[in-house]
Amino acid sequence: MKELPKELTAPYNGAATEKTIYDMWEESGYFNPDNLPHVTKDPYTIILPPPNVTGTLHTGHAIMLAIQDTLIRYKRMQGHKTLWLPGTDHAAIATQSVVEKKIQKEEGKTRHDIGREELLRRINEFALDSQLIILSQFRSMGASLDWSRLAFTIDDKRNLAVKTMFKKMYDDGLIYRGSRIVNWDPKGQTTISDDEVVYVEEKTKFYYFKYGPFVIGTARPETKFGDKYVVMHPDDERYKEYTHGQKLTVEWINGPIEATIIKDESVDPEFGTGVMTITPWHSVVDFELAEKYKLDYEQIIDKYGKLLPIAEEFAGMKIKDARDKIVEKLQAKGLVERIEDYTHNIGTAERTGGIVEPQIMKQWFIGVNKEFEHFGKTTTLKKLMIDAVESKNTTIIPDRFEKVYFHWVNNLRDWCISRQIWYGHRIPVWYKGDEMHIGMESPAEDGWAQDEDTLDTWFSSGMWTFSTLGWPNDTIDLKTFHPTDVLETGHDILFFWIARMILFSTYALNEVPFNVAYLHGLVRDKDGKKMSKSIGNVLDPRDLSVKYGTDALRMALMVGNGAGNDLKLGEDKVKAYKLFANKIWNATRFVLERTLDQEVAAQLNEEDESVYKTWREKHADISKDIDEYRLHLASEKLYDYFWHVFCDEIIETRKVRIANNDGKESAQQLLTILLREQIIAIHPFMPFITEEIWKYIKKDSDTMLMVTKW
RNA sequence: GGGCGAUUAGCUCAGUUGGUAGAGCAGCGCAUUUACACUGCGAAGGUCAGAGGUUCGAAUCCUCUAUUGCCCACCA
Repeated sequence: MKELPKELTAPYNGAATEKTIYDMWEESGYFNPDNLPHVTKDPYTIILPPPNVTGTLHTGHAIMLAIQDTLIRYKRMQGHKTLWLPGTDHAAIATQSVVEKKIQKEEGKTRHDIGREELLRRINEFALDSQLIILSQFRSMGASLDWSRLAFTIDDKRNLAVKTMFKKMYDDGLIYRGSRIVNWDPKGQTTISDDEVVYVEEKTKFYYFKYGPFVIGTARPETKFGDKYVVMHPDDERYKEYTHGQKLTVEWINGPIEATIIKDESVDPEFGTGVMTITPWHSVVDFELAEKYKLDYEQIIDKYGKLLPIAEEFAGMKIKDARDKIVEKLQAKGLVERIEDYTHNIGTAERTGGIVEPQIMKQWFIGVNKEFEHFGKTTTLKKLMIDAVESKNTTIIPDRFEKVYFHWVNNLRDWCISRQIWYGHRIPVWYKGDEMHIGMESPAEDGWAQDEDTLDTWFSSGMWTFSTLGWPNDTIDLKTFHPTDVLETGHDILFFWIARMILFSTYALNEVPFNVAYLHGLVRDKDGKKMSKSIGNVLDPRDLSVKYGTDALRMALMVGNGAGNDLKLGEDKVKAYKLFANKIWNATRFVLERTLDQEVAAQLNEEDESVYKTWREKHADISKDIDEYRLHLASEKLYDYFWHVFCDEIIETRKVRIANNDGKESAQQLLTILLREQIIAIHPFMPFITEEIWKYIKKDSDTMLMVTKW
């Protein structure tokens, strides 16, 4: 008679076994789809959303890894040629500012003191070191990523892809350089895209000034120096005596100016006095009006947020300081009608917190409404983005986000892609006098200078599904694994990233980047608050995983976490799944103990056969849940069946039969099969403990659990 | 201003196509030479936010209201 393995008599200790098991998986080579034994089904691909190199593992990453690893392990066990490709993101502005701050603190120098080349060298060094930390943390979550294909958004291969894309889009007339209004961040000294602007509420004053016969309202007196257009609604009865294009002289801040009347429907007669003056250089709405009527533009505020010479006595002053002084002057001239309290939203830069100042600047743009020839059809990038989702070639889960997506795409304006920071893919354009060269490298002759700017970080991340697979080269990986199956990420980057990936992939490859975009909810603390360092309610997944085991943490993140809904996570929940791990361990020991004398596989009797059938039905149900991305249900059902059906009912009743020798062989066989099949089924969710148990229950002919047939 | 969610037991949430309301945690009672006190069994706890409608039948579908959260736009 066999004996119970010694290891099983001790309680399960996750922290002690996880590292050994992960090493065993990694050494097996099975993370790489090219090494998988018994591939019987189609390729299955997930490209990991690349974390910022500067980051450390947080609960958001932990959720993403848990969900994706579960899907990947499930498909791998089913016999798919399964690829999960890892990488990291250079996160241009974020990374550069981390390193700049470090240099400032340690050496008291700015980026201009040490120069472009040296700064980039230091950032690279920092990025490579930092990347190792987060990657090792990803391993500790049990992530079965193919490390042999590791990519970085700014390595040489990705740089080739970026340059190739830029040139291709330029040649198609989709990328252009132009003077347009952009979001300028005076603090970060760079442009940012519309999506990087976050609005915060500000309490301020709203001023009513006399402007000739009119009273105009403004919250920004400091921009008003050059205002020579006064706009009102064409149907506004109060101003019917004035006609479009009429000119009149008005007394203004620095003396009289000639004002022109513009009648336009965009003016809301209900707001303020129904009359406004416009500043096209520093307002998006005003800029659009100026474009429409071909008006003059004049810059009032410089890159540093200071007033220009047009402000005369106020020139050189900062906006904040100038505002009150300007109002004083107007007051002295008797031009202030009244001042009210006012609450409105102001745009700030997501990364630096600087107050965004719209400016007209010469920048590079991607034209989303420009028609071009695309695989034999005339289309626009916007249409491609709509079609991909409308045709269901890409499905967004949960589907309510599809509406949000359409709304966003329909209102999309040209995307400003140039950034005035140093860390990033440098724009592949060279200038010599009036000549311009777009290509992979500088022309051979002397005198060509490359564009100083870099590309928006989302330009390179937008190409992530195929740049990681070797594009623009015609690689086997690209043919095999693209379009990818699932893109799994938080719903907070639907626009930033998902939309851009659809844009680039449909444009360059004429295929969607992924068949399914699965959006998980964001993690909140047990009271529903956002986790943040300043509130001090952050749960560190690394602590939880050491304390309760990675399997427990993964289950806690999975159960009850339906697509698109935020997940509240408290430590108790993780603890509950540690108990589950313990339950699995004990049940295994017990089943092994009671089946030590089992020689051969016995036939199940009628009663046991029907119990087994219920399990098979449950199993099919769970498979369907996973196939349809209801991982929160699948995980809960596995938990419930194992604990409350298998342990509480089946084991309890069969142990009596085994003791009494009443249908003993059938009972033993039932326990053996159910344990085995459940360990297999639970593996994608709790990979460590199941792989460990597998060592003691597997047959001699079995391979390791991660490649055992589901 | 526009859009999208959420509201179910004390707490956290499930509830896949409409068919007698579920779990975990907490609390209560009972059991114990026990695979597991990191256990088991049991009881208790809910007019499924409110009102109206569709239906043989509604937590589920429709309309309105309330509370709450998020996203988008941004108005000088």
